[in-house]
Amino acid sequence: MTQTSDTPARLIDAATRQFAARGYPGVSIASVAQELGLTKQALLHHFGTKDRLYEAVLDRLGDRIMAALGDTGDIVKAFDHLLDHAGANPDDAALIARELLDHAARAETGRQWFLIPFLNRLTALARGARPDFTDAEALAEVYAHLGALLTYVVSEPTLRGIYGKKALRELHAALRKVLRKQAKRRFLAKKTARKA
Amino acid sequence: MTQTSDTPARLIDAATRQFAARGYPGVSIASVAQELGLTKQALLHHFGTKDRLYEAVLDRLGDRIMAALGDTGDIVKAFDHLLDHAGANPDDAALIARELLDHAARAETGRQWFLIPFLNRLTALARGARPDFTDAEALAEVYAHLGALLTYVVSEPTLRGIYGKKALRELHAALRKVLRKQAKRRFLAKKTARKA
DNA sequence: AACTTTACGGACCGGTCGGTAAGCGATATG
DNA sequence: CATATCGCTTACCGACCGGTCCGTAAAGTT
Repeated sequence: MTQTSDTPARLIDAATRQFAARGYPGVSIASVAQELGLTKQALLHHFGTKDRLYEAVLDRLGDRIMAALGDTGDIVKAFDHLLDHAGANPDDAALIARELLDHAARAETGRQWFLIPFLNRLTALARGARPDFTDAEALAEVYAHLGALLTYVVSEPTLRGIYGKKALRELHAALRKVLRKQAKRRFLAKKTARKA
Repeated sequence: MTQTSDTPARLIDAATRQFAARGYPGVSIASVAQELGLTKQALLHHFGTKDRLYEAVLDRLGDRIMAALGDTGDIVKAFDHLLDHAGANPDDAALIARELLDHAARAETGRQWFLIPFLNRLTALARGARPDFTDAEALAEVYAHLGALLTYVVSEPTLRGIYGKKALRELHAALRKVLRKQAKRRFLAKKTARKA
């Protein structure tokens, strides 16, 4: 019995960090296993292949970001939660950004992409708040907002290296304000009550 | 003499495509050389190391995106040009997105990062259009807009795979409209003349 | 004609990649 | 007490990685 130590879950945690930091080709299964003091064969014992390890990482990521949206019907609040989550879990943001870059090139596994329910949920919320939107318009607004949020969170380490810690704090505060203001302007319907 | 065929430039072109598609660790110098029917030794003859090949790719990328901004003083036009450039050169957008993800982790080479002049130019344009902005506010607005633009262009292939060609055309049109409207709202000063 | 330089290709290096095979100690079960 | 399963290790494997060494054909230089 493994008792308390849940090796697979800990391997997924380590893999999440490393895939987020260096991308799929930049990570070796040996380096993931080494983070727990194991050999790569121990990892292969649990996941079979590197691909299946990556799938497990994305599965858990999908659960986390759906949970991060919360069960609110308010898209502005949902984006608020998402920004908090991304700030607290920059690895999740990086993994999503890498998936947007790489997913199209990866082979078809037959399974549904983990971001689809996430995007569907957001566009549904957007259409709920703004019934005047077409599907394409709702997705466009969602995507523009998501892109701004994602890109910023993802490049924070890079920007910190360039502008320094103090300037980054100011930028961080300014960006948060921009995103909140923008979310309200985007999704709070003009023709419907603003207090809803 | 090599006469007309400029092998180094053609290698940089091939490397640009491959690095954009698969990232630095996902590309082998052999596969880049093979695209021109050469061996990796030919590539190493011209660039010495894989790192220096990548630097050459970023150098040319930096030149292209600065040129894409044009010499206009109008930031809305500059972003317009940028969107056109990114649409026509999706590899450039992908490389920038990958750099935002990976640059912080790469070793310090002592040289200035290729995106710094680009960001400085945009923030200067933003402050020119909106003197009421602080530096941090200008950079935040620039970054939010750039992030939305970049993320969309980068994920177009992925989204096409998900939503299909027809829905993507609608999304593309809607996104363009969103970005243009947003650029005007962001950067056209309220207190200054709107016709400028 | 002698020499140098440029632009490659072939062979090879040590190291790392993902993955397989076999075995070992601890625990659980019959 | 025999045996099976779990979690893991050591020992490998072939393929590929970036990079070096060396040769060589062609062009330019003197």
